[in-house]
Amino acid sequence: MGDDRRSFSYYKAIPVIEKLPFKIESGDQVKNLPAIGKSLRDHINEIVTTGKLSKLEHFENDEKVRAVSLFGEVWGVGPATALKLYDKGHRTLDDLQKDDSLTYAQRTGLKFFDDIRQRIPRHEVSEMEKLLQEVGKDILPGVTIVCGGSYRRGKSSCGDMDIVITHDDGKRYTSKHVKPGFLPKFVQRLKDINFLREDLIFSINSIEGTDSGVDTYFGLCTYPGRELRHRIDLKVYPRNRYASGLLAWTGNDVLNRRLRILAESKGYVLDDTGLYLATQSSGGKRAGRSEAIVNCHEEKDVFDTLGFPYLEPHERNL
DNA sequence: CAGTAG
DNA sequence: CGGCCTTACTG
DNA sequence: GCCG
Repeated sequence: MGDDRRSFSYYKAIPVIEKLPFKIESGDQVKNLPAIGKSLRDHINEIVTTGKLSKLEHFENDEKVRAVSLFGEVWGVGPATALKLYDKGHRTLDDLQKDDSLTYAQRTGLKFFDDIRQRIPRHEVSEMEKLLQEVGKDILPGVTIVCGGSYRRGKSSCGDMDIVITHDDGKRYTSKHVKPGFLPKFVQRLKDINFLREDLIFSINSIEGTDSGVDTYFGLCTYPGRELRHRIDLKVYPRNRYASGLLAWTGNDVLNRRLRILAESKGYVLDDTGLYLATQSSGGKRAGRSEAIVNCHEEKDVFDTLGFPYLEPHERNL
């Protein structure tokens, strides 16, 4: 437990196995597959021959594993905190509610645990996106508001909403050059109409900020007329960083990682704030980034610069 | 600083 | 053996 | 955990 590197290896092996056109009858059949090494092959062999995995038996019946993984599903609670809560003697979500060591965000995540876990039908996301666009353009005409994430990738239901925002007038709506900033107004307006309900994280870098370029809001919202809470993220990018922001928040994770690794191999650094030319950092292991970001106005520019065939959003479900 | 999230 | 997306906030 |  608590070894996410290792669990990630299992995670990577899953789609590899799922995509096999045949049923595995022997460990030899997975011998040369990527992401599957000796250890996983041994496990597969055991499952094939005995029908089960002895190692797993303990896990499923282990109260600790069950409690800690449950706690870890609460927003804001990671492996370390989950383990601490268990060691305090907590076993159920009800136990956690009595614990006063939880942060406000964690308490909120706990309070709406069942709500947040509900998936949102695509057409409802679509309506909420429209609502956000209406409210947004009322504050700032010409603002661009797009719902990314699995919604943009065409999924029929979404776990949350990733809203990516920019404005195309040459100014930098997330930098110190803007007095009040768009996001605080937007959030306030959305609270006024009872769309945004609880805050999780609200970070404004814009006032005198580090000019990191991105204002972010994480919180809970409701579909108009309902009380069911959904997770929503709002991110505001300057126009020159919008393409990389939209790309990153559309995902999926596998594509993001693939693009970032590709970027590095070609002498770039890619993240949600832009595509940069890597600099030769003298001391550090990792390549630094140049100030100059490669000019990517649209997502396609990022793909093109990296020499990666362009994928439409619905093709990014890797 | 560790922990957590995206 | 060491790397395995990076960056920024909360407490 | 897998990979080089």
